Amino acid sequence: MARAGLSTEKVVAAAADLADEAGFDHLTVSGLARRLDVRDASLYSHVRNLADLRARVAVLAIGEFADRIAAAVAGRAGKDALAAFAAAYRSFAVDHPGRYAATRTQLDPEMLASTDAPARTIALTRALLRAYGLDEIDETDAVRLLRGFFHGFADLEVNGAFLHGRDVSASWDRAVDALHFTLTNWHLSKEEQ
Amino acid sequence: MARAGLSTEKVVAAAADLADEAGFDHLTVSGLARRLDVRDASLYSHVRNLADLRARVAVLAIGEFADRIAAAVAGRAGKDALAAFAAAYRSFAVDHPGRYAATRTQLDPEMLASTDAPARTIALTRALLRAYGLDEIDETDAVRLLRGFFHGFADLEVNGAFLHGRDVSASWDRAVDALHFTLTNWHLSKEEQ
DNA sequence: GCGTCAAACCTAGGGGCTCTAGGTTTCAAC
DNA sequence: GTTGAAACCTAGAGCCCCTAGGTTTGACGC
Repeated sequence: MARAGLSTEKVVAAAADLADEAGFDHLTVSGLARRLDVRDASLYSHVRNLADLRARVAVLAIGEFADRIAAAVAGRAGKDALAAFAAAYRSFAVDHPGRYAATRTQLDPEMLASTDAPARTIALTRALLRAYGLDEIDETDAVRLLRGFFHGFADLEVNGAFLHGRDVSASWDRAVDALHFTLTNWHLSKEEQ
Repeated sequence: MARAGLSTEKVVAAAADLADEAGFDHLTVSGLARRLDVRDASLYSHVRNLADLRARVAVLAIGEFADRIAAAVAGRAGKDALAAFAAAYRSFAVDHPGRYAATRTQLDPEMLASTDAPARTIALTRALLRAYGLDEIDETDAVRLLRGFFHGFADLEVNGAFLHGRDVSASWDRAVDALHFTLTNWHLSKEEQ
């Protein structure tokens, strides 16, 4: 019989594609085995178990995500960079919903140590914000504002939560404008109580 | 043998509590049966199947969510209302992660028809924004900005994605200030290209 | 060409989950 | 007390995860 010639990388790559099609939480060992035309048990020589498979998909996805963001912001600054970052973020989530969902899983320390992508993503985000001249605490708050909006909007969009007729891309662009405005005038919005 | 005296409502309520403890996607019929000290099969006289159980939990959760928001904004206006809305949103997600996850499922039309909570939530959000004097399109964009941020931040917080030492509540408050500022100056952030 | 050995793949089977079919028990109302 | 519906049960099929242990393939050295 012809064998598939699998390796851990090929299995994980196929799993990522399957996750994009079926959803990350519908990623199953048996479904993946079917797609690779192999018995379930065969996959366990490439991957420890389902949790391991999911974690590996997450590492792959986080790396691809960081690469996309890095490519998008390269050579840009200020609002240009913010818009490029935002567009790359959203398109990754929309084009690769399974991988995007995978990026949100909490990795165990062992897996986390195998990649620098999370740190790279954070560094890219902070680099983006440097143009707005915030101190460390304000910058952290701003990072959380951006991450919150980007993630929330993308997640809602992917899950079909926007029902109003208004063009979703237009709302996204408008929000990015609003966020740029907020960042530019960050100190003006501060409220003492 | 003593019987549990279950009904669909009791089953669904127990399922919601279980979801809050174990996570909405770890909600299982057999786990729920264990908790209710009943055989799996017994639950199928109260609920059609797992998908039906999940949908009913979603309807319950969306209703409770809308009630919380409504109670929070009652009698408030302007920034006060925004802050109350935001606090109610976040605390619901943090206190009831399983129910909150349930609110994000897409209901089939039949289930959707059994509740007015989604419409109520949208109405509350739009009422909140009325203070900022936006037209329909701008208001829709603003709703999406708010929903995106609220959902994304809460989701990231619940899933432990904020690792920086900065107090999470402080970041939330700061972001709410920033959003209020953005809404107040909505037209100023508009960029023509 | 032939043995060797690791990697790739397999069958068999246990345990958990969902769900159906069909039977039994409880309880309230007559 | 009988009756009928609601609540609950056992039994079992099908799918999924995973392990144990065995077989096949293919590259490499002799």
